[in-house]
Amino acid sequence: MPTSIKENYLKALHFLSLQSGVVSLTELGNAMEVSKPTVNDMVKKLAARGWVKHERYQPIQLTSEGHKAAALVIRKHRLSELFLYQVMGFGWEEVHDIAEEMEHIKSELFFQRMDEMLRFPVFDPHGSPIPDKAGNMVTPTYQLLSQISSPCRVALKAIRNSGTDFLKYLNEKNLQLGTELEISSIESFDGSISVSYGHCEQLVMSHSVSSLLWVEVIL
Amino acid sequence: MPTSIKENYLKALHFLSLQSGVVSLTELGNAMEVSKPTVNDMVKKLAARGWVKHERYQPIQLTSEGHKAAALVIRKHRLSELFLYQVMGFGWEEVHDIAEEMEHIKSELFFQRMDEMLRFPVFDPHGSPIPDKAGNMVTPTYQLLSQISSPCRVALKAIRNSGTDFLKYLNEKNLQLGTELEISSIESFDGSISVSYGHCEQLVMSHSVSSLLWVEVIL
DNA sequence: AAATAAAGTTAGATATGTCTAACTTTGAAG
DNA sequence: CTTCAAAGTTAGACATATCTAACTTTATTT
Ligand SMILES: [Mn+2]
Ligand SMILES: [Mn+2]
Ligand SMILES: [Mn+2]
Ligand SMILES: [Mn+2]
Repeated sequence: MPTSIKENYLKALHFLSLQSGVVSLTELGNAMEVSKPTVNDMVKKLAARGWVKHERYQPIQLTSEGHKAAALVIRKHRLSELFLYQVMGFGWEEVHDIAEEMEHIKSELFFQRMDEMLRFPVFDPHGSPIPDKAGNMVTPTYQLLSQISSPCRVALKAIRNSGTDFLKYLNEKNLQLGTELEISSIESFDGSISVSYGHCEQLVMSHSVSSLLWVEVIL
Repeated sequence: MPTSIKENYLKALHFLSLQSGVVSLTELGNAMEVSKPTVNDMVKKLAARGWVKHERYQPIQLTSEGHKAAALVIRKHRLSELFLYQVMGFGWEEVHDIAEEMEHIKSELFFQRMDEMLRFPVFDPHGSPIPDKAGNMVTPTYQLLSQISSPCRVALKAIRNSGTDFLKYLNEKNLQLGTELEISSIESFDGSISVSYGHCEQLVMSHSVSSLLWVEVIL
């Protein structure tokens, strides 16, 4: 039985693993906002439960069991987000914080029923994939808007950061999942991008914004 | 900030207070299934936070702050039960255990929205009153079926025990809130009661069943 | 290769929630 | 009014999750 704190460590490990597959104690400590001894202790406990592999002074790695355990927590989180959005009528900018609590509910029945009501959904309100009951999730091959190098047409597919402030900014700008953007120019100096879409003639996005948007190029 | 364990102590104190207004350490320990030193320690902490009044060797009493705090947890529990029942389609026998987890979610927004969706309900699926945001709840004047002394007609208004097994028993017998029962005879020897209702010609209820059913006499 | 910074570990402490064993107070019976 | 069981308390322990300060190992830089 993962306690909710351990579940949070597992989630952090999952996301930090996405780059290189391994995670340093320091990285994990920063992500969890705890000291190095704390994370060191916790890693020993996670290793004892078979969720991570760890040899002294070496970087940490999630085991396949650990990956599955993490995916099942992420599943609960994202199902909750979609439920809050679709069934309860919350805005996409409100759901993350509530889901952060709901994801620790143990009742399998609860999430089972949510899954049914939502017709076994595959994406959450921010466009992130929802793992299935086995912990498997699709891995869409989107590009970051900031990585597009020449003018073209793209569709907004997912948001990398589901913090309230950023999503409120997108609301103001009328940017939603599915919105099609015409990229008119890319400023190589600071990486800012000029786009037009819907009723918006021109919006200049800084690199820090465009690097949080996953898009798909439209042929 | 009550931790979820303290919230459970508050709830237990609330229910144990209903009889005499005061609670012994031993009673509270039995209800929470913890040892006397554990409950003794906890009571000191609850007293330090102003939720209970306690002098050495004396029985415990919830303060008005404690009563309110308890009522707000009960509010979350009962709102959750009704939400699970009404919106998510769970049976009344399934909702208690899930609500036991949901009641500890901190997000006010979540329960706010639930309250709105349910149109500010006053009773949960077991007929228990839902406290309002101030912690006030109606106190219906029902009688226990076991307290009825002579044959008459009553309506089932609330269930005293929301455990799965008892509610499944009621499901089997087709007994629901609102069901009208004709009491045909009362056996003074063992307190068993003969009732008829709907398509059921005769059901003999033991005292242990009839003492879990709140009813209202129909003129 | 030596010096040094970064990363990781150990030691010792604190807070919360729990336990058992032993002791004290209270109150009910005799 | 003594006796004694029940109720309550204290002492000392353990598990979990956290901290700071100090130490060790690894890796990078000169
Ligand atoms: Mn989220
Ligand atoms: Mn999301
Ligand atoms: Mn309940
Ligand atoms: Mn109920």
